Amino acid sequence: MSRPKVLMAMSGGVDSTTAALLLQEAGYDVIGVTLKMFDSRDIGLGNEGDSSVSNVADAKNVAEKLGFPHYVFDFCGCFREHVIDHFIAEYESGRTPNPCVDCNKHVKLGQLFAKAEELGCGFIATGHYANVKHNEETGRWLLLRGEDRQKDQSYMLYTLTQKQLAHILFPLGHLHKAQIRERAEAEGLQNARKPDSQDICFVPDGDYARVIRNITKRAPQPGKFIHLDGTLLGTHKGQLHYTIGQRKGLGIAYQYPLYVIKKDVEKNIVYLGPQDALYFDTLIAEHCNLISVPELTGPLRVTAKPRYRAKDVPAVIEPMEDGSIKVTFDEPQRALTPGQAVVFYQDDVVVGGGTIR
RNA sequence: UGGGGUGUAGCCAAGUCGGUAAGGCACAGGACUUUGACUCCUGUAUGCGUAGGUUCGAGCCCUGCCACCCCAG
Repeated sequence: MSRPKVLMAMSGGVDSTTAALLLQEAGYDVIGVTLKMFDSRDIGLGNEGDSSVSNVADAKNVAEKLGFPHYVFDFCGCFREHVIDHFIAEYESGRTPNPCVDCNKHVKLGQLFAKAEELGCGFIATGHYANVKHNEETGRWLLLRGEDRQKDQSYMLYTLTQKQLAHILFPLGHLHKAQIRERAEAEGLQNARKPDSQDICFVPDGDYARVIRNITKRAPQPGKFIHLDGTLLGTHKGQLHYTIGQRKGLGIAYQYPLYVIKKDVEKNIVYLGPQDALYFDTLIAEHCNLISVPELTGPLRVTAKPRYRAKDVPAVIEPMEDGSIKVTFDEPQRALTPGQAVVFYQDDVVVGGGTIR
């Protein structure tokens, strides 16, 4: 009987590298693949922040050392369309996108599954901290939180479908970050101490507004900062520079800290106010995907996570006529932001999720 | 040129019976982080409108001047 073939997404980082090692130990026939998402020059960054070359080299070296094939797939077109262009459109319409969710859905997972099929691989695998389980009773595949709660990335994966879950592996799901580094170290992997990735991959210095400007060639239009009480406070640099709940970088000195409460894109006004004004107890989630249940037929008690790095909190979700989901939190939540993902859980199981309207 | 008031870091603002410059905002750096944010830590006035005086010692007391605000004209 031949060993199962798996297409392992390798970023060149310590996580995916170690994951590949673990798969091989578990008896899989591993094919490593590094995805090329963008070319720095195409998004106006010149050569700065272009770490893709060294990342590919790192991945290739590991593959060679462990003795399995490694390929590079060019997904630039797909990434540009589904991640970067969407990212820009969202910001320009006053929302705050989460590009990592989109990337996972359309590129890392979507495109990779297609490639796996072409190459005759029964599975794909990634270095995400999450787990997959099959529920024999309901017959449904479940997505669960990663064992390492500090690194759990199930939030980023709520778009996974039943079909995809049946064919995806997360070798790191039951491990902790520290164990992975130890293992990589013991194995003599060259990237054992490579720092964790952070920030948006195509925005190396965190200045996303600059990247948007470079790509669109459009200069942000300054507008007014207005206090909720109507007071004119100053001038902003363009609404896309701000997100709901933001405090830093406003440049306005006031008696107390000011936060971005809401934005009016039409009038190009950014409204500021006190922290208290940021709390609301309901939201509407659109473009939803359900995982643990086939559909939502009535109110369901869950815990909901309205933001990455936020703790999921008690809430009730219920279906709306247009297919979206209404989320009502037991306690008001801070800065519920349109464009961000909200993910529902029951214990460690991901019920589903959507985008905050 | 009558009366009253104010003048402390970029902004707001504490400074008691004189004893050796709180705090908040903003900003900078760092931590955290596969999104944007939030949060946390650290830093930022040899000087208190200005010139003198009294004191061992003055932002706080005294005098002159300057600036701004209000009321009355």
